[in-house]
Amino acid sequence: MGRSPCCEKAHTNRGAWTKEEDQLLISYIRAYGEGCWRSLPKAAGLQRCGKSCRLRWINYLRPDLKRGNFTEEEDELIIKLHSIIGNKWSVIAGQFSGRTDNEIKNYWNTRIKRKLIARGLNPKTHLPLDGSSDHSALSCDRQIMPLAIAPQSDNRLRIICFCYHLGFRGSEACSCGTSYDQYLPLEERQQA
DNA sequence: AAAACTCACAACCGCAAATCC
DNA sequence: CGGATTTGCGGTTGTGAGTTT
Repeated sequence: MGRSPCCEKAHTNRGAWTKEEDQLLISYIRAYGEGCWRSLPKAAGLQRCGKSCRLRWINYLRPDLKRGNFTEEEDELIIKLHSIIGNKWSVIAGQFSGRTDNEIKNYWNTRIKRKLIARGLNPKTHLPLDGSSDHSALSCDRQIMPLAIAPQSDNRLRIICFCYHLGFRGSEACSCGTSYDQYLPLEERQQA
């Protein structure tokens, strides 16, 4: 039997979105919010599949998108996060306000990969291309790890070690020394 | 000037996880 | 509880714009 297709392809538009389609999608979501993507196209009067609408909204039409060039700091953070968690684009994107997973993935594939190669690093493993590897680099990087996740009601930031949180290292202890669910007063974090 | 090539990025596809019934 | 459906993710492709030859 198998899965049913996500939409009736014969009756849906494909390819680049028109301004009219964008406007229909924006108007609908402004009025009713992001609901069921499956039924949204019909309700909004769009000849698109729900998947396509979701992608268009999340990656292009959302009002909180930043767009524009990545800064050097953003570049370095992407590289560091990727070295720890790999191609988890949605997780990486979660650390940037106004950036999407698709945007970061594209940016990685078109720019950062080359940047790492130019530095003599393998973009997949982040190890030197010449084969010499520094195995002492197994700990997560204290400069960015632990990461602040959210301000707490008592004016503290909840911080975690990504290595533990994402199960990246399995049962192996990370040597960064950050215990899971560690808290730090906000003022102290800002000074750090 | 135009053909060939490269780059950037929007969009699609297939799959797996999550949710629903 | 299990199958069906929906959502979200990562890999990949298509294509227009810009650059080089």
